[in-house]
Amino acid sequence: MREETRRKVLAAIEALDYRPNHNARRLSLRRTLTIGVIVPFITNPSVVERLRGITVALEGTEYDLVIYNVETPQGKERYFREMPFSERVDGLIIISLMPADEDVERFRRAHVPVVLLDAIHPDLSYVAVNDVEGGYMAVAHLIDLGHRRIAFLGDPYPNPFGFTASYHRYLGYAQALAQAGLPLRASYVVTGEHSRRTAHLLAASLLDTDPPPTAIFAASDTQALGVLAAVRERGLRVPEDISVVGYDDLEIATYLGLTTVHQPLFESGQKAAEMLLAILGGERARLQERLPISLRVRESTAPPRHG
Amino acid sequence: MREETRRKVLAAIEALDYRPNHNARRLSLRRTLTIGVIVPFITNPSVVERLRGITVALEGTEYDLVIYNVETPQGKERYFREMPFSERVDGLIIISLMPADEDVERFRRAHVPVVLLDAIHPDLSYVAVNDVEGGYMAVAHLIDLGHRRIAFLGDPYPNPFGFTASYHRYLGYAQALAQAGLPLRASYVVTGEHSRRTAHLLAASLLDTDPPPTAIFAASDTQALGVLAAVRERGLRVPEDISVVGYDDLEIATYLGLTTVHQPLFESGQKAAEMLLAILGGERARLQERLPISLRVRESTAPPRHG
DNA sequence: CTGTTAGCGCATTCAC
DNA sequence: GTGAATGCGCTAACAG
Repeated sequence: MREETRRKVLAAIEALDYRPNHNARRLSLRRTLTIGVIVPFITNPSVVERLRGITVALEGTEYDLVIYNVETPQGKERYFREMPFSERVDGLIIISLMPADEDVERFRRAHVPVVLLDAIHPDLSYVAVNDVEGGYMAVAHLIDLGHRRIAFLGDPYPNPFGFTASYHRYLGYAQALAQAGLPLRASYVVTGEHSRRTAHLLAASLLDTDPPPTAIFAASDTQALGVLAAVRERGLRVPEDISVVGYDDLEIATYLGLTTVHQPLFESGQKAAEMLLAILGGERARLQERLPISLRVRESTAPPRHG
Repeated sequence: MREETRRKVLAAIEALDYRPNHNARRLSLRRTLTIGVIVPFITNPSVVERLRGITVALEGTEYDLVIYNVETPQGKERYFREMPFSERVDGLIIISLMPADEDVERFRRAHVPVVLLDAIHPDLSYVAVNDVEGGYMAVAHLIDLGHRRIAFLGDPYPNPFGFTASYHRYLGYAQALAQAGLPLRASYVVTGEHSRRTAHLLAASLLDTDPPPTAIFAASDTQALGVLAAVRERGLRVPEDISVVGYDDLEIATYLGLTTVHQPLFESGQKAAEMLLAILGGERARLQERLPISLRVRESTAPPRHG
């Protein structure tokens, strides 16, 4: 092309406000230039923080991010079944939901790269933390303070969504108790659907046990909020009457002075997106990464009243 | 096609696990089958609730939802400029961000239907509430309780994002004061970047004024949280020493017993998505709707001490 | 009603 | 190096 022609074309592009057609480009490239993210309960603050990490990592790339919000087990099933074959995404990030082996097999057959975020599967790439360790840290902290009657409040397991984090945190709880030679009492372990309201109810029942626990480890900050509400409702004080530990370190945890296990939510989203980009860029290996966690001691934990 | 042929084809579809290629379909249809949503600060809980409404309304339709997270004025500019012409979306939902007239003109030229959510422009379709009325309701409630020194805490206006809600709520505040014959004191009006932390600082400065306000109307629940923290920090009590009113009625507001102006966040998202679907389905009219708001009186407001 | 064909607008291959 | 032809896999218009 001559220089003059080139200039004319450029001028025409400008004049006609020409933009390449994305659809044609995608068809020709045999790619969708789109990444899908399957998100359970998008209103959950920890999930949103992860989502934000993903959007930031994808900014400036050629990929768009489409979200699939899951609020029922059926929704999860449907997306797990259809999405890989729908030719709608080049890759998939799945937050907190654990695919069954048959799902993993389906992903493989569909040749759609998948990165798990906040879940672990040996055959898939993932970004996660060690939740057993996190649970252990939280409870070891309480034991160090002198607590001996420590309760656990979390999600049911197994559950239809395949959430595993809460269960792993429970394992860490059990491990810490065992190591300290403390009994694992069934009455101190309560689970229910993940919400502040349910946690409130469950915490109330914990406070009714005899003897009541001197500390409660909630498997998430959201649930810890419910615990705090139940404690307040009884006219009890935190940490004087009872210590509370959460998990996630949401923004609200700082606000409330909640001792909690910090995990890098935003960074986890970023990392997962970067992984997927690497895979879409040709990376063949399974990428599996554990991000570090740490205990944030604030004002909701103290030694138990009677030693 | 003969019945037998039909059956064979169906069998082949099944056997080969055939799925229509989305990209080819889109190119042929000259549609992207995608709706874009421009979201400011996706971690903002009120925004997420709206987003959830959108995802629910889009579920079961042929449209995917792609999100563009905006966290800087430049990001907003870029999306406003590029998105309509990028041939990446069939329609656009814009949350809380106010487009300039030139942006509106560009949307028109690009023939990309736009629905504003939580913003109002005469030339565009929108779903919003009457924030002036909302601000008025909040402050009238305080005046009814006997308050005469009422402060306002909100976002700066104008601001580079084009957020208008806070300003409209301020207008309602001013209107309620005027109607009650109360003075509008400049020292009782403070604004700053929308965050709990900043609101905390601003509230502290309000508490330092002489005489201090007996009530604070925060333009959002997020900011009200900052106010509550500042009050608590001073060793003051809500509502005995000072009343606090928020806006949005986030889930946390119930938890904290915060009196606030309820607006239907989830429904607004649903409605906006339905509007856009209607427009994409051929609706020619500009769709403009105001959703109802209401005051939720809880425990953070009471008559002033010396009132 | 059934079966065939052109065309969507790019990227890529191929001849030049 | 430049420029024309082919194909991506559908939909819709068309002819039979």
